[in-house]
Amino acid sequence: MKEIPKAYDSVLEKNIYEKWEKSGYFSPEKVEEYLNEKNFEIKKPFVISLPPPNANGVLHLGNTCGYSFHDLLGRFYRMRGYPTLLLPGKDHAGIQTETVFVKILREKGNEKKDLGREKFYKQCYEFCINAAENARNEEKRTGLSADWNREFFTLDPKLTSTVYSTFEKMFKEKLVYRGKRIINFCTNCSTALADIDTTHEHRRGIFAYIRYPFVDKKLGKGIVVATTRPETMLGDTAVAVHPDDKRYKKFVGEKILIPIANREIPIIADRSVDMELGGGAVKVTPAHSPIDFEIGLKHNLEVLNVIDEKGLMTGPIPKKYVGMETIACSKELVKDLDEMGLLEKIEKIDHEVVICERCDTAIQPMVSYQWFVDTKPLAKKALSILEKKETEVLPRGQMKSLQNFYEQIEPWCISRQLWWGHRIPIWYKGGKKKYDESLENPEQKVETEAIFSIESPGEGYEQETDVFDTWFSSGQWPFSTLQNGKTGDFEKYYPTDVMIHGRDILFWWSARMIMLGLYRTGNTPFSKVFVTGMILAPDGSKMSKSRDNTVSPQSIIEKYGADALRLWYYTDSLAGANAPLREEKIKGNRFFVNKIWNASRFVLMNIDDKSIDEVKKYLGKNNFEGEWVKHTKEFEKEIENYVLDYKFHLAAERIREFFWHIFCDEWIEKVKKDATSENLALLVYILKRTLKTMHPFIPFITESVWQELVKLSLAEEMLIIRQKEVV
RNA sequence: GGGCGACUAGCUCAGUUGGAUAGAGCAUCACAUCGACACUGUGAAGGUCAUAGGUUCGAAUCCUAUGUCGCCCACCA
Repeated sequence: MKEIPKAYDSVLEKNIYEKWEKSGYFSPEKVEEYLNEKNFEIKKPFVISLPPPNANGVLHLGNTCGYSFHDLLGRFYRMRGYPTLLLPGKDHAGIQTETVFVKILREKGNEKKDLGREKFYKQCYEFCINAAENARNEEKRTGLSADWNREFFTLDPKLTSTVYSTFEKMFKEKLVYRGKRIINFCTNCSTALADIDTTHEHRRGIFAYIRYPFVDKKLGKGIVVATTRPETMLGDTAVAVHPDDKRYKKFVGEKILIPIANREIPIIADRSVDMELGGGAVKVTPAHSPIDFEIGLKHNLEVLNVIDEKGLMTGPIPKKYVGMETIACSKELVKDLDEMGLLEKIEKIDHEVVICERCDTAIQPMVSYQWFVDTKPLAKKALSILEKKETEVLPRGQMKSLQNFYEQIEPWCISRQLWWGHRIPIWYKGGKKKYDESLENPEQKVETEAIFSIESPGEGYEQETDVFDTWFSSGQWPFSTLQNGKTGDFEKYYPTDVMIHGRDILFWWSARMIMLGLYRTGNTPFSKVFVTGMILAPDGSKMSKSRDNTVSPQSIIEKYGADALRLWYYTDSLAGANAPLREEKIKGNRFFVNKIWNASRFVLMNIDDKSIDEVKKYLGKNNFEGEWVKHTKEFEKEIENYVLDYKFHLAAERIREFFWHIFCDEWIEKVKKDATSENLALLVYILKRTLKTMHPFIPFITESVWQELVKLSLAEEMLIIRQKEVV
């Protein structure tokens, strides 16, 4: 057996993967066929919809972390007689991909708008399909035993038809509507964003105290309002004070003048005003502040848009300021006010700013017409599913977070002003503008309507230009893929068993999948959500391109092998805890993988040409017993229970302990002193059982060793399909 | 402001329903030196389980406060 190399080389992993792929066992039908042939019981299918990574680039450590768990479960069930389907895909990732692709175009000297919508879409589609190839290879490199014949791209026309029919149903049932609300607008990405697509950040800012004079000079010098965004004063339509505020009570109902803009606005009373803050009076700009928008609704205030979608000043304001950027305008106003003696003071403050999730640009709150999903009734049903435990979230703390999210859910803005995505299938009679105007003035009878249609409904209709929020389509992933795949897939494989992803997308994704899954199929899309921890940079900070601290899964796999990386995930990536990358640990895991290789090598090297027949004879009898066998079977049971309990970290720890410190350090050492054919056969027997137990966790090394056994006719088939019942 | 979670060895974390001397990996130290594996073996050191109370025969584990640190949600002008 001298030809067995001394160290396990993880480069071999590629060959092993090819072997699996060729076998066809990634397909549940093929597994069924096998079970049939061998007369094994065929259990109910085990199914996971794999989270589709962005098609536009490379995988990150978070993607491969999830796959390690998906694949572990998939292999575990496949080896136990469950036809197993891990359904892969790629996500079009709306804003992100559009941004990436626009940049690529620009590098080639092309502009998005010059290409035009259709060409842009087509080229971006091609770009994604090509990039997906890359991502797919990386997925394979982690050992993911997915059924590649069923892979879907989220913009595949088949999936689009499902997304459209969901929208149609919602449209008919009035669960989606076109509404005028204050939304988050990212001036850099040029699109509206849902609340959840934004994040908060501490930034330095100013707090300016500005005096608004009374219209009736007899009342006094006026009221001082404080603001972090002076430029919005041009869009003020009221000044609000607290109704119990003794200082201002008497002015409620009076008129006040916005300086510079020279507009008269009312003084109103509202309980939401904080008497302590900034002098107790607040300027109200319904068009550009969410809280002011609410106040505006309550008091029936006018909404005056003074900032446009590029972040420039606009509207009925003094000409001087039109077209200025907001910050420049703010500075100019402050200067002008100071000259007029109306600027009381400016404080420098540190405050929370809402920024775009994707590009960190400060969000411009804006009032505009968008498409919204009325999420409340959907969330209510989702909540009851959680209460009935039809879907369980692990760990429990995440379950509470999800409940909390559903309880406080707000309407979901699903329209995005992009080209890359599913174009919203709505046509406006007489044009979009006319339709929105009709919403503005419902009392006026105007000949217009918005109708659902995929194709043009005829003359005089204008097509909606917006696309859906990416999550509106990925929220339908578990059923859209199964409804549009092979005939019968949906009936056979839906609902799926478990959803596994990182903590960061629980609300974006699982929350939406549960709501939309229930809405379209009546069933929760999965009975369990397993939330993994977040992979962080070694120093505990987030990995991000801007910080230049990203580590690619590929670089880790090249260095240590996929098995070593997987083992690390099982122990360190537990939800609740973050997982700063620890290369030393992954390295330690590689040592373990090598240990398995060498232990096996030792056993095989001791079986020479003379003894091999005897060993086979003992194996054939298959009547091993004693302490070691008993212990091995207990170990198998333990691992099985840990997996069923989702205690992967305990399983991984136990595997190492058993194989290294019991099998190697004790048992092999003993056999060394008494290497009879019978004892060697016993070791082979235990090794085979143990390889099977370990396979779902570390598929490559275990299959590699198994194939060495096959070469000597000490084992058969492939470990990937080898059933639990047979050794 | 609301929610969730964490605090255990130098570091990253385990520790199931409360039960004997609190564990692992990595790092450290000593010894062994190529005989499956130096990607090794044997052994050692290392902890008032954040703090203070309480429940209990018994608490890292349950309860109550306190502190520190994360994360998420939220309209503080």
